[in-house]
Amino acid sequence: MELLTIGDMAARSGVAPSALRYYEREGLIRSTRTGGNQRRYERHELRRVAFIKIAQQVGVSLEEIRGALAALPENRTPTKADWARLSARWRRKLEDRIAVMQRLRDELTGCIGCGCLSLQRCKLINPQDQLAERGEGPQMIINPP
Amino acid sequence: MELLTIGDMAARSGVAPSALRYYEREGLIRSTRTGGNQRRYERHELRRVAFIKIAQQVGVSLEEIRGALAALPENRTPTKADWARLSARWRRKLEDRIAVMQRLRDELTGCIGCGCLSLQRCKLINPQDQLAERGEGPQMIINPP
DNA sequence: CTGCAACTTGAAGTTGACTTGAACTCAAGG
DNA sequence: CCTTGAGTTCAAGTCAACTTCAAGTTGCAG
Repeated sequence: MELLTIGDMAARSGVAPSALRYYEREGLIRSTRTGGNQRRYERHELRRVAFIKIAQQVGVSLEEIRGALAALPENRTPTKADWARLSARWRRKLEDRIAVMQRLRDELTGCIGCGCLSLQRCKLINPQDQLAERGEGPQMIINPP
Repeated sequence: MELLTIGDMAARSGVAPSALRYYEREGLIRSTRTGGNQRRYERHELRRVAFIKIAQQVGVSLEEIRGALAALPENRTPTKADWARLSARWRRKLEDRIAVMQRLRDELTGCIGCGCLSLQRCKLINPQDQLAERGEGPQMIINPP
């Protein structure tokens, strides 16, 4: 089997055909067509789909994912090095997100002691002790200093 | 200021009035009404909103959040102990999610070496080395053994 | 008492990420 | 050659989580 049908892709990736068509419309994956206008996928498109799934688990939008995938070469099959570069960048994002959640956990642990979760007093929500009028949500957790 | 108007709540929580009304419709927060049918919030409703915001950052749906908040007493102002119980449960959720992402990161780190991200071979995607026909996505990362 | 910002409701619109349906065509085994 | 499961398109539907709009009401400062 040289090229994969959309059904093959769906079976192997666990992503529905309709979603694969959607990804293609959105420019996240690509396919060639048979004489009869059916999609055929190169095997390496499975890696793109894999990457999309991983990124989505981390809570990244398709738009951002498209941006990341744009770093891959258009005209040739991506090499290991291409993927490695992408993965490294991705790893950093993941670690940032992990750090955010760890901070969240640590603050929440502190708040179990005080039982507060107060928007005014609790570091978790208003870490800089801003006035209520200034604070617009838990800035420190989203954008740490 | 005894009770808060919806505008006060919005200013202090960073959540738009329309969202607060929405939360109320969805049963996540509650308010009393003035003679003229305007909402008035008890101060402790701010904590509920705080909790909602935190939970959303972790990627939890309002439906699930409503479930969690349902553990708080209906008929009285929640005590520190009430909130502490909720926070403790929440902390566990958070830690689970952190663990998922750490696993994701570690696997991805491994995959930088091999540059694969292959749906068939890579542990990240198909950790049990299931046949392509059986695997429906990265089960091990979502539901670890 | 007046004026005006802040509030009310219900309905409809928005965005992201898809899914579903209708109507049709293709590919491949018997 | 014929059937049938798999594929095609385009339009419309769905779901969550809101926002926006229109049309009307309230609360408080002056």
